[in-house]
Amino acid sequence: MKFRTVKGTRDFYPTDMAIRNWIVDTWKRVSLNHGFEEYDSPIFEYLDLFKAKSGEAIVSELFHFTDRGDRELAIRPEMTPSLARMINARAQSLPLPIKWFSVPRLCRAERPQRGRLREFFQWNIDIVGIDDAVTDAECIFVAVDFFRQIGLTPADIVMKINSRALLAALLSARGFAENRHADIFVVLDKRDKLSQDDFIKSVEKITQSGSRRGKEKTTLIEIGQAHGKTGLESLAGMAEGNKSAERELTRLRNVFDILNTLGVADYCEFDMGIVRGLAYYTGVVFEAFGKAGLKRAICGGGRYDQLLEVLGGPPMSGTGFGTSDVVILDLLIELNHVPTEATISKQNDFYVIDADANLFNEVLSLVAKLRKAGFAAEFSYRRQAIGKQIKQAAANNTRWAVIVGNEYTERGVLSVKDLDTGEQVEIPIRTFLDNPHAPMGK
RNA sequence: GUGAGUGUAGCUCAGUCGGUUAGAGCACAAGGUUGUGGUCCUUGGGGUCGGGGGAUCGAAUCCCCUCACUCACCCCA
Repeated sequence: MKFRTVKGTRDFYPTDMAIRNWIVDTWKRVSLNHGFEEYDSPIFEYLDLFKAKSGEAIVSELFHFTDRGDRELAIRPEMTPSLARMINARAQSLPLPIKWFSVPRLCRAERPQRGRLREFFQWNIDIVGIDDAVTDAECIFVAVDFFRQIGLTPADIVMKINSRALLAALLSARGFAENRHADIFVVLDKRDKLSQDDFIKSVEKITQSGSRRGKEKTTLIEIGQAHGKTGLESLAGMAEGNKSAERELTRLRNVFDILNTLGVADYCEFDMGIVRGLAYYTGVVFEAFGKAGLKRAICGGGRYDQLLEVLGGPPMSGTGFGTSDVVILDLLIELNHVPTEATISKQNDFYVIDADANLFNEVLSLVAKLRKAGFAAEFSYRRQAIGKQIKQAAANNTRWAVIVGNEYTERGVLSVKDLDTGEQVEIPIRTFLDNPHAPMGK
């Protein structure tokens, strides 16, 4: 084959498209159920928009080009800058809070690997304008609800939750200067990727030399390894007496309380190892992980306080998350949870069959009437034996076969056959057309 | 950008020590005689063995180069 899809891109044949639509439709349905409104933006933007958020280094990781008007443009690699641009443009008039979602097609010039391609669809949820634990919890709730909707249980997936604000407060309380926090974040974020020994080595690298070293190391390991209920309690002792740490701990506990009330606590777990590499996160952060096999983060998000401001808007706190169709699909394949074709691909209501080629005009006429009435009706392009036509009907995922035989012209009746049960009834044409679903009692 | 692995039919793969015309299952198509599908039976189409070069009487098989894909690292906006 001379032509193929470009590296990291996919064709969507009807069977693939059915699965993609199933994922995207579920994203949309869940979003709407939770009170979010859909938005979208252009697929390309000024390159400067992405530079403003992520710096010059981002350029090599996105597809960019110069148009005929010498504009430096880039295909969007993420949705957040466009969202910020849209909100900033109407910051004075949009009612708060903003609860928006989108399912953009994105491109990143990365090297493809498991769970990551160069072109993909991403589900984005954001709540902007309110800085409160209830919105942190609501975002997590939405993500977990999606996992529930596609059939994943707490045995399949875990949502790990942390607070960068708590982490920062604890570090400050223990004497780590703020200019060291970023380095510490990086080490903690990699905790689960490293062996215990390598983690300790990494911690040692970022401790100060001299008398404080041992104490710093102990503290960082204690903080960094804290997870689960006991982990959260162990931090309580550490936060005691420090107002800012106590406040952030209360906030995080509040998030867990709300998640419990919302009924999704069994999916959620505190983990100090979730920090997220993105520099702009400031508060509660979270990532979902598959429990078996695919250890990659399935979805991730958190609270950002300065993002809109950085992109020229007013200071506004927001929280949100994103996940991609690629990683979701990989997870589902691994768990053998991909829905069967029959349940998600297109289904015909009727397949109209002639028992004799002379009756073909009646078939066409019937199909036209059924389609006009809003039913999905199909017929064979080839005049052949009834058995062959029924076979085609079944292959086309049809619910009812409508058989037009000599009795159609002689007695004014036709037969409707339920292709799932094999049950078949004969009814007058007029009765059928009055209510095509009636003969089978559905 | 760095490292490793894999390339045989649309898909999953077999192919012995280098030996004649490269195979299976699934999928696809046709048929199984004139009014009933899923099973079954028969038949068929489909291959530059990723590509190029080399050693050999002879290469899917051995050597070199190259390309593509996969996985991991980096990065994850």
